[in-house]
Amino acid sequence: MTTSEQGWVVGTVLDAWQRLLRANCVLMRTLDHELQTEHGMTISDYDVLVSLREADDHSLRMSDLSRRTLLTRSGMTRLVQGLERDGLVERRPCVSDARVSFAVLTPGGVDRLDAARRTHHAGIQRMFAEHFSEDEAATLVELLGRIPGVADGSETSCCGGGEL
Amino acid sequence: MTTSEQGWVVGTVLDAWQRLLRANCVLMRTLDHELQTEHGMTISDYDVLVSLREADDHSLRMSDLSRRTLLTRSGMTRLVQGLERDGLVERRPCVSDARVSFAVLTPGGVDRLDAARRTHHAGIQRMFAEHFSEDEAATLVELLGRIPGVADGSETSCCGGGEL
DNA sequence: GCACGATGGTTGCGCACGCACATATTTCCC
DNA sequence: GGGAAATATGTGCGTGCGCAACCATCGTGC
Repeated sequence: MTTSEQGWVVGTVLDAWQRLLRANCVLMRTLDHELQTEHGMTISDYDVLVSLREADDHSLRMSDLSRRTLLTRSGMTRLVQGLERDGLVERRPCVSDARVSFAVLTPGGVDRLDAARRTHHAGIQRMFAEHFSEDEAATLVELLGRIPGVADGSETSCCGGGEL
Repeated sequence: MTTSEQGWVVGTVLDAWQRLLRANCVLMRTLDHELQTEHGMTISDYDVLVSLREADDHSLRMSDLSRRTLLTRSGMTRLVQGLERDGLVERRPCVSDARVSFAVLTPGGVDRLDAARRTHHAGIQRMFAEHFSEDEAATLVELLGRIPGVADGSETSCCGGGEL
């Protein structure tokens, strides 16, 4: 029973929802703060750099970037402007489609990412990873994946997908 | 094995971390949007009103409010200013300690909360609750509770706790 | 070839909110 | 009792970011 007769979500499920919010809040705030003070970088910045690193040629279109991360297209425009100003990425036009614009990781960006990676992974380890076994992590992946728009990662689902 | 030899967090645990961020993002964005358009209220507003409703006399000190929710004290000041302007809460000084200030839910606030509750619980139901059994929700509660600062709810832990 | 919708990207605007600091009050301790 | 330290709250400031609107470009059907 996850809802009462009146249609309220009650009990354990509501607790789970609240813990999810709280977990995200404390994790984001802590890790973002670490990354900020030690590398002058936000989690969103980091996320974008990682996405680029994983991509072919360290290069992605703006839209694809926003789909892979938690930002809308407009947010991505401004975030990438910042990264470009700091020399971590470069912009490059697309030869086959004059609308699209690529963001591509610079060598300097790779270095900065590697440096940030150390502290950020230490943070994830301390705040998150070390509290779960492999099986428990798999359980989390499976359960969280049921939420609409979470598992169907790069598709038209949620955050960056449509600017709704 | 949750980390490689170099100390990177790898594999399933990293997936779990990313899904947690994504889940929170899509849930917050969707539900906040619903609450916003149908009741002109954000999730933070809602959260504060619920906290007050659960409290004795529908009344809490500002600090306690921020501890129970995901906001810092300064954020709470401004949020409550908004709720006061809309007539959902009243401010009341404390007779025994002139520093503290109570926020207390008005009858109108109760009504607005009840109305918002309907749509919000419908949203939680659709986006979250209906995808989990009672046991699965309990698993989520237990696992998420291991993250430092999540389970020790109202204590000096995370978000509202200290303004660090 | 051209109008029309779809798509990629950017910008104006506004808001929520954290941080650092300031202020008022209380508590503690000598 | 008086001054230091702790506590409760509020304020100035900056920033991140979503939304709506806009412009440029591409594809499609005629």
